[in-house]
Amino acid sequence: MTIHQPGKERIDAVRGFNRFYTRQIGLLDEGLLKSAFSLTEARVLYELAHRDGLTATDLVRDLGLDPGYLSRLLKKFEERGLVERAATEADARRSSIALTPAGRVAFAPLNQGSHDQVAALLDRLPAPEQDRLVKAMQTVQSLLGDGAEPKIPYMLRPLQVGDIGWVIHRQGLLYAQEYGWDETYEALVAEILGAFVKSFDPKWERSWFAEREGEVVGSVFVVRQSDAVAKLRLLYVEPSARGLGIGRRLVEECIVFARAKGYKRLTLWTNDVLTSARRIYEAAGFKLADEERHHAFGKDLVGQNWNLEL
Amino acid sequence: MTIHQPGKERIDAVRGFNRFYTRQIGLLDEGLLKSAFSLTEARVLYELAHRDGLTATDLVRDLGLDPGYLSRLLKKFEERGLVERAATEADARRSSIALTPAGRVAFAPLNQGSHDQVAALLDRLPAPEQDRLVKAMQTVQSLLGDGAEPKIPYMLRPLQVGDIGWVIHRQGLLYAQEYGWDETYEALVAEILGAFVKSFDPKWERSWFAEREGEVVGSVFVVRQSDAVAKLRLLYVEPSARGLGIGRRLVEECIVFARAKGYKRLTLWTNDVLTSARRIYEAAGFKLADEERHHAFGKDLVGQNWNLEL
DNA sequence: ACCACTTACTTGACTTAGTCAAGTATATCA
DNA sequence: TGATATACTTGACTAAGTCAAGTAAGTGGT
Repeated sequence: MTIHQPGKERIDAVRGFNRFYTRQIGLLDEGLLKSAFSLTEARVLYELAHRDGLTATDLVRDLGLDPGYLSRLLKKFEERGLVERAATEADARRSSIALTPAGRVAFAPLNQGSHDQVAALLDRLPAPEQDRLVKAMQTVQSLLGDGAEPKIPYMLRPLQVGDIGWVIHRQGLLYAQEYGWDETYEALVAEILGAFVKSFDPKWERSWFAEREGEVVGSVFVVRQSDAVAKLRLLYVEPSARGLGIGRRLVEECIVFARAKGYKRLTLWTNDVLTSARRIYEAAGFKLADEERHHAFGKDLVGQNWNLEL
Repeated sequence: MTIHQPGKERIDAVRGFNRFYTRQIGLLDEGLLKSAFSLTEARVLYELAHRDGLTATDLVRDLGLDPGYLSRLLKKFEERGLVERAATEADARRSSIALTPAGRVAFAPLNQGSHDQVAALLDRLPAPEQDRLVKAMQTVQSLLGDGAEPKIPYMLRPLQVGDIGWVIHRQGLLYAQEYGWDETYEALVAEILGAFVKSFDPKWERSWFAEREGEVVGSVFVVRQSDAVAKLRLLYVEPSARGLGIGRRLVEECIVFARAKGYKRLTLWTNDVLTSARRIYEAAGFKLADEERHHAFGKDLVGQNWNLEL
């Protein structure tokens, strides 16, 4: 009995999905039945066709096969002239396995069949649903895949259509969940961002969006308050993307931008409950100017103004 | 060669996921190796434990098994006293299969093992990621599952935190994709909705959100323009949820609400390119009052005012 | 009421796919 | 240099699944 038990509904949902996908894979594999290869053989051929310098051990590990079984399977392939084994220089026990031209020829229809089958599956769905499917699959894969960190942990990019709605949505939900704020906070964010875009002055203002694996995971805005003063607004980082330094990086960008534009001061307003944001501001050199109690978003809060002289 | 070819990247992504999940299921099944049952036996037991009045044919269909294989498998179970078969009254060829108490006892550790395994898998992820995983799996399942329509096609509910951001996000993206509108439309929606919530008067104003399988797929707002005139704003329905009558239903609710509150007229502003919305308004009895060319959202448009005398 | 056809299994005869244990050659580490 | 680990290989199995043919019971049309 662990202390932190994942909810039963979640477990049941995952088990249900496993049953469902077991069947799904079974259906797809029926297409292989007529071919000369078993599912496992096809998986091996696929790996060989797509990766170079594989050894038997690699295949055993990546496909979860029995070494003895694989050994025989490869021997059969070799006898049929589908694969070749070349001794590796470094280690005489291993040999690197590769498809021969004949092997590629044998694999081609298999590959095509699988491709067509999936194409037919997708074809039943309209394009936006296809995208949803692919996206959901990638989510599952990246969550269950053993933490293969993406090459680029995140990237910053300018505003695109859909971004501000997303930021409003996520901030609204997040602060409701974490601090119990009501929907008036979300409305405030909507007003601020609506006005930001409407009166946007690219010479004096800017926004940054942190994207990770195609999803927005953080953002920040700089707006002009006067000739001398710029205001940093709505810094936010997704809980799932915290710890990557995204928040600090976003604030950093704002400071660099404000300096470059010749502002004398960067100011911001926040609430004392947002402690992790506060730490970022302090680390960046902001000083607390003043604070005052106020009632907003359904809570009693302490609002704070922070300034950074540039 | 079909005319509508799903993109190659999508196909490859799905195939990649299939390979990934084949392995994933393989890993989970290793847990069964020590038990007295094979994967297929476990699947059969699971179905028997969770559904009543199953026949052999049901199992063959739902699990994709060979009838001969299943027949023998059930015979073995029966000999071991794990299942019982009862002749069905209607059809003497079939018999309905059920686990005996002994069968339940035999299934319990199997079930527990699978449960624990999944729990361990989930335990590695923080709770919000678990939710993302489950949600993504449900998306995959509902998209690939053969269109088992949800019991309730959709339901209407009032505004919740996160809704307005979501509507802004989706409308911004949608009209950008479909009509090429730029981000100023999204900003306009944000301003409208920010102001709506801020100055919300529950006595005179209301909003409705259509939810389908836990996702917002449509919305509409009624705001007070004067004592006598209410304005319908921002009607929208997700492309994936069109054809269910959600748009018509939302407009209907607005009309009923406006009448009940004693407004004399319901008015709305739209653009002529939004043809499906227009059809809904016409069907509901709205009359085109006037229209005028204007330039907005990066396009030349024809704005229209529609009225419904209540 | 009857015949052709379908459905719901069952049985027999197989193959294949996969497992397990033991063995050999090479590499690594102390 | 010897003990241990790794990268296969081989032998000996068995479980798992397939395919075809058969039987009994239902269905549909005339």
